[in-house]
Amino acid sequence: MGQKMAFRPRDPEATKADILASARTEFAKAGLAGARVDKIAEQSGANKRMIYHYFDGKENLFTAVVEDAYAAIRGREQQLHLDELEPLEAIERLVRFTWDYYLEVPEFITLVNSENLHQARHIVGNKLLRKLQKAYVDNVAAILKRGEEAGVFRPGIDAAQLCITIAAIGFYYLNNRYTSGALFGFSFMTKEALARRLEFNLDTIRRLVLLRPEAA
Amino acid sequence: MGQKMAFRPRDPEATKADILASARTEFAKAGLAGARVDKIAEQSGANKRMIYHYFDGKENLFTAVVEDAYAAIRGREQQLHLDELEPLEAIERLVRFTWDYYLEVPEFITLVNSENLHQARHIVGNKLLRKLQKAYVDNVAAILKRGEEAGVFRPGIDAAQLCITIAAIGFYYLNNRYTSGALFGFSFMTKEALARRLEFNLDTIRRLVLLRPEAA
Amino acid sequence: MGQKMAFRPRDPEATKADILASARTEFAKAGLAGARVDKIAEQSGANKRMIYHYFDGKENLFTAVVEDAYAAIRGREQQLHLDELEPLEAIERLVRFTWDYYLEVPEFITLVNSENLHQARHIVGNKLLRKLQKAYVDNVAAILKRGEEAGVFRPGIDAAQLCITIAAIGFYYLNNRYTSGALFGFSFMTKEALARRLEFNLDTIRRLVLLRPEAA
Amino acid sequence: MGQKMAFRPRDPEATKADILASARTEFAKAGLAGARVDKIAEQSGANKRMIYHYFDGKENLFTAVVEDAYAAIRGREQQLHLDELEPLEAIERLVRFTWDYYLEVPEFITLVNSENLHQARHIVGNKLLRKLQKAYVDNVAAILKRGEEAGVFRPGIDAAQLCITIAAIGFYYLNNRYTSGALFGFSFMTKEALARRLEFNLDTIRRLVLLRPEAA
DNA sequence: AATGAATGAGAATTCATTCAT
DNA sequence: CATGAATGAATTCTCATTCAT
Repeated sequence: MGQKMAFRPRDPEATKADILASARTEFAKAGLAGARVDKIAEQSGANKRMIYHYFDGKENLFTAVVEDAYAAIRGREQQLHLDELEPLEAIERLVRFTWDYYLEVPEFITLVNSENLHQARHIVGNKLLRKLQKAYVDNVAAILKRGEEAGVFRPGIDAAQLCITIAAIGFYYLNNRYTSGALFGFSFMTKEALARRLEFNLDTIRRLVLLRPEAA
Repeated sequence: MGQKMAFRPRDPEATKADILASARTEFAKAGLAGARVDKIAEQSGANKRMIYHYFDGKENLFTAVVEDAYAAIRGREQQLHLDELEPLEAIERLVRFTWDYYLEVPEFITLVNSENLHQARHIVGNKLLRKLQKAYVDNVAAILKRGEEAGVFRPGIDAAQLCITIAAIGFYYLNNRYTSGALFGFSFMTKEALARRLEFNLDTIRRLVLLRPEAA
Repeated sequence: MGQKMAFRPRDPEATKADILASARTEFAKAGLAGARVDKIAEQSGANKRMIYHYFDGKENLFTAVVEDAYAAIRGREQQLHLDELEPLEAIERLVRFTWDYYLEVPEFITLVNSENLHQARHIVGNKLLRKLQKAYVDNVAAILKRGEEAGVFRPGIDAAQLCITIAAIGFYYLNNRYTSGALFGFSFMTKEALARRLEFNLDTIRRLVLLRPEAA
Repeated sequence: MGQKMAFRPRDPEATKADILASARTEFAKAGLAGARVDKIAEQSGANKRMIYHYFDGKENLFTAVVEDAYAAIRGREQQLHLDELEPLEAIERLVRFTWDYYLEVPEFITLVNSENLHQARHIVGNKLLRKLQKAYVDNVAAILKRGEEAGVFRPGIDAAQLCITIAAIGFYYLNNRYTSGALFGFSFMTKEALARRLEFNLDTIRRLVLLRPEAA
């Protein structure tokens, strides 16, 4: 006893998952170029060699991280059961979820930025992500249709554009919280500031979709 | 005699400007960590030593680039003379300008992202940028006030939040054009797609500010 | 039950032989430093651990391969029954055999080169190989003696030098077929080129040993 | 004074040459895979970074070394002025030169082996080497022609094959001196052994080319 | 002021070998 | 006997920065 734990458990899946989690954190913090393989290895509890064994290099590991990040958020969205809610409630729930998810998984935002810096080359042609995305947009389209048929939503709203806007108004605020904080001169991350922004965003989206926003 | 022309006798200001321009391109393309001092030097027409002479290293050069990028957009906004336009026209003009600027100077978006990845440490405490930003928000606040007093805008709209949203809906679309293109399955950058998005954004902002959007 | 078939229950000798064969190929292709233990394991059908079990590491495995390679060619030479042939026929047969063996077992040449790069440290002091070599040279010496006594060979030919020359004129041509091909500008390995070289070599050796070559 | 010399002289050509010389030694000693960039750098007096600056990596450095090695021997051969000698003298001189060169520049042999291990991929298509080689073979062909016309050489000797054989009988002996030493049981590198081999080789070539060897 | 050769620290990647099952 | 996950020590390569001219 007291002997140092020389090898980690021979559990490949756990090792892979640990590396992936550690990589997500590091890539989110530093970007693809700034991330250090050494750090990822160290913080994963595994060692550098395992990264090459399981992921075959930094670049591929980044691909796995980005893929995983997108799959995760799309998976969570599917669990919202938006189709069981009234149209307006469904849209509001989506706005709240999106906002909460960005707050809960802040890595997502910087990973998306990194991938865009690299012109999405790590996910271009990814069939799974394409499919998940389609399911998501179709969900929103269905809500819009229900709302329109119920006479509460404006007709002809483009589901894709709405999805983008819902993401945009949360994403931008949180992504740019550091520079905006410095420029605007107030903290973007206090409880009050966050609550104010969420309300503003809900309002923005309500006015965008409702036929008669003032009645709301 | 017969000696090769070793120096370029251009004026210091031009050399500095060339380096800055080259650095903007490179930092925008690759981020702070991914950018290469060698490349910046090469493409600036100057040489590496000059970067150290004028900017004292990569990190400081990045600071100069980011500072310059923010000053530039704020400067351009000031030239819009929004105070001379009707409130709704002024807001629409701002939405269009913001969109056009992102398209015209695409480096701006990735530079902002990079600076946020680094938690704005290069511009924190920058008085000039703070001042320029304040002038900008004050401008928008003045428009809102005029609109409210004219009975066309809703009362109580938060100018800062509006500024953020105007930026957000353009910024997000263009920033994420690569990943979104891959996920949604259509090109975000065709003339038509860009026009559609701008219209959607104008609509979003109009509905957000107008007291009676349906009348518009 | 339902347990996956994990082991291969083959006999130890077969496993050893498989590893040795795989190692011969890999060492011949890449040299000692360039060879990869992983590749040897993979292509042997066994696994890396077995290499350490049976051969105790890469270096020792190389030793086994080289030893085996020399033993193999010397063994084949013994089967030629040169003593049953007329002197000139015997020598010609040896020239042909040497040439054919290099063609049939091309690994032999690069293994010999590798071992020489390492200054023969894997076979220095090897009694078996020394003994086999002696038997070989003695065979040639006996042929020379018979030829001399029969009045067809020149007297005083050094058997060791002759052995070396017989090997040299085939070995060099085949060993350097790539560089020579590039430099001379013709392919060394076409059927015609090979036949031409063999004839030239036979001629060379005949002229070297015969008392009256022009009579041949 | 007494200050340590921090930087080497700013003489690019000297630096390049030093690296090349150091690389030649290391590649000759260990092959491409076994050679260590660190060692090359250290022994060159330059540093690792310079290798990448001037040669752009290990593989390219190897290419430069091999190219240089071939160019050097062909260059030396041109200086023999074989056309000014009697045919037999010319051929003998070439045999001696080849032998002496292998002894004087032992790196040549192992470099050639290494390049052949890699299937000549570093020199394939090299026009300069092809040209130098052609000049060399043409020289030998001219000697053969002169000898034939003078009635001292056999007619119809293939110049390329002769070149190969002249190289082979020296190359093989010296290349395999370690393994052959171990197998034959005598040292290949004593003064006497070397002299004996050279005589044997001269004899071999004389008998190969002369119309009436016994008269010689 | 301008140049570009030179450098050391560090980063990604590879590899033979050992350990737990 | 057999397996393949795990490891640490090298090894190749990169990069911002400094120095001599």
